[in-house]
Amino acid sequence: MLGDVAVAVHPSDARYASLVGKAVRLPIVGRPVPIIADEYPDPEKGSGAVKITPAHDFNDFAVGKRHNLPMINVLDDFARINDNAPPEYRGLDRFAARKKVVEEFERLGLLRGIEKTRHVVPHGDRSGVVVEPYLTDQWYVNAEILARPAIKAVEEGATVFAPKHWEKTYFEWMRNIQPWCISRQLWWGHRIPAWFGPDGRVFVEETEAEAQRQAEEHYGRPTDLRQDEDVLDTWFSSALWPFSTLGWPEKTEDLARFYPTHTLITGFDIIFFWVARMMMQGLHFMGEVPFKRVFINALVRDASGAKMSKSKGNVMDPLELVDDYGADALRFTLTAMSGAARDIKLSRQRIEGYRNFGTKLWNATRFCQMNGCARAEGFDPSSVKLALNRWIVGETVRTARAVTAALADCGFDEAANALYRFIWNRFCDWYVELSKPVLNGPDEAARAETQASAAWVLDEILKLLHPIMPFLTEELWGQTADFGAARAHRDFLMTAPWPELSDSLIHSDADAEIALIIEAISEGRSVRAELNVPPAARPALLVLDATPAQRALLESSAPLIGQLLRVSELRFVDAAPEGAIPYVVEGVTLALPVAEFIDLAAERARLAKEVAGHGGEIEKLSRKLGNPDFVARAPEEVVEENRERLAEAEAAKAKLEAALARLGAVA
RNA sequence: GGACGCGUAGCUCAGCGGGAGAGCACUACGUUGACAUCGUAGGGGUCGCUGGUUCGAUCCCAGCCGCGUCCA
Repeated sequence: MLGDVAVAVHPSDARYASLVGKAVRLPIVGRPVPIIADEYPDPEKGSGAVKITPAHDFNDFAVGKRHNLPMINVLDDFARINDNAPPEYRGLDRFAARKKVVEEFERLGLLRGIEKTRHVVPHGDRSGVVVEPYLTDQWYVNAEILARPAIKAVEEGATVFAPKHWEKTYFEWMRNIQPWCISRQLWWGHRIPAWFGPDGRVFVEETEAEAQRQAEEHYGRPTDLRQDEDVLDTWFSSALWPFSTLGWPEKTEDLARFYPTHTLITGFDIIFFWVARMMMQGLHFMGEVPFKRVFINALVRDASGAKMSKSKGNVMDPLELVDDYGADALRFTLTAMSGAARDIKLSRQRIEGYRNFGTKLWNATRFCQMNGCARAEGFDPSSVKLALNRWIVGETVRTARAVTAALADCGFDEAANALYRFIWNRFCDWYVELSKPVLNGPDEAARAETQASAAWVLDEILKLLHPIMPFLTEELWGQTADFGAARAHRDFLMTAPWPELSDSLIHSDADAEIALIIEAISEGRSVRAELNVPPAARPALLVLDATPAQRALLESSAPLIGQLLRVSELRFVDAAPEGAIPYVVEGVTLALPVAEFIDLAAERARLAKEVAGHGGEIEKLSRKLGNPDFVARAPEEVVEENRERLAEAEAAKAKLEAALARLGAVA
């Protein structure tokens, strides 16, 4: 009320049209104020006429600007009424003043009534106190001009965001940028480099000496200047970070060498505050982007998805987690969960799982040590002969490539997952298991090759995993330092060269051979489990139908399959005896003669289920291949792949149906 | 109000045009001298809904519903 300067009505409001242009007298203050027409008032609300206080309301300020109204500030820095108000109000706190205004209205007979309404008022986020907008002089940066090159730099790829979709957030803000208020009334910070002369004239210079010089020139004599007491917005100062830390404004060697920097790692919540400002200032002061890539990492939340905060008490203290699970487990968890999604829901269960992963690798290393898997002098991974070793060397190469590519691309989660799968599901589950018969077997050359291969793979694993689990890998590197031939790199693993392995180490024939062995064992186990064949039973494994190459492979892998599938021997036969349970993998028909152990009904159910499974796939594939449009328009290799799958499914189904029929006959 | 993002197994998430995946949880069984912080096997999903594009959609497009975050 005390700072009002106009009454506004909507231009279309017929009730007041005749009053526009006239003036009313402001009660208490006595000031005549104009009645103006503006789009801002809502004719539906209240009387449809609204008083305008440009100095204390954002909307009213805009109205005031449009109509060139005076802006009367009636508050001081402590939200007390100042000297612009009538004397009896001066010095009163805002709340007391409001009460007094109401009382005065009542006394004057102007109060029509008091209504309770709900409205939104801003509160200080620390004090909780209602914030009163009021007019002050502040320093602004014309951010729009600074934003232009910063937008262009990202559009043209001089700086890229990872994940890329954050560029949208950046553009959204930069293209709608507002003038940036850079002055703050705080104690700490860079002081604004503006000096005032006795007549209020301002001198903005880089240094006080320069300001003095300019003032002397202006006034014609040395003059006392007063520096503005405000400091720069924290983010204004922070935006200088990429180059001020390198010695700017001096032209230092560091600055020349390290600017522009490579990758900035930060959180999405400060893309606006920090990243955008660094871009603007970097381009302005240095003429080049401050960094070539911005990696935005996810925000850690609690297991239920809430942002961790001390006041909510849902903070998981990293030091406590480290105590419980180890730093590597926590680090691996955060890495594995740092995908393109914007937050990480951290749970103890997850960390526990990756702690177990570390333990697994520890035990696998122990296994290697116990089985003489020492590094061999001059070992060459391209020279290995056993399919098992050729296969694991190839898998190591593939993993190294995947991890290297993922890291280069900030795909840290992909790198972690690739390592997890390789180390646990390939190396531990299969390589170590398949190597046991060789390591305990009579063939000395095969054993030596396998020992050397395992040692080589383990060293590569330690190098690849080191960035994500530095402590565990460094420890294992140290523990195996003297085991066998000396390493080319004898120092800390941390300083070891990153693996660079040739694709020529990948052998698809070895891959296919090991795939057959793995499938034969897995499927065989499945048969045993589903039919409740006792674990101690050691039937033979019958091979009914295989190419000569498959036959040779199975023959040479007999000890290995025997141990892992717990069969007594491999026997190549032309026809399965009655009651033998068949299964088909990679086109090979195998059978387990376990009639004495099994429940015929269970076996029939198992076979029927398998047959139905194949039947479903056959139907789907036939329908697809029966569609002339598919055959005509889909890429040749896709059509071919579908044909092969159909043929395989049909063959497998026929074999299993035959077995089912035989079983029916037995019963 | 504007912008961005997310809805896939009980839970947490990956996949993002041609065969629905992982970890945890769950069920059963544990025998093999690395590992019970483990092993083997298994159950569990009209990939939010409705349309469109396509020979083909969990994947691309539009709309809707639900949820989240940032900015006003």
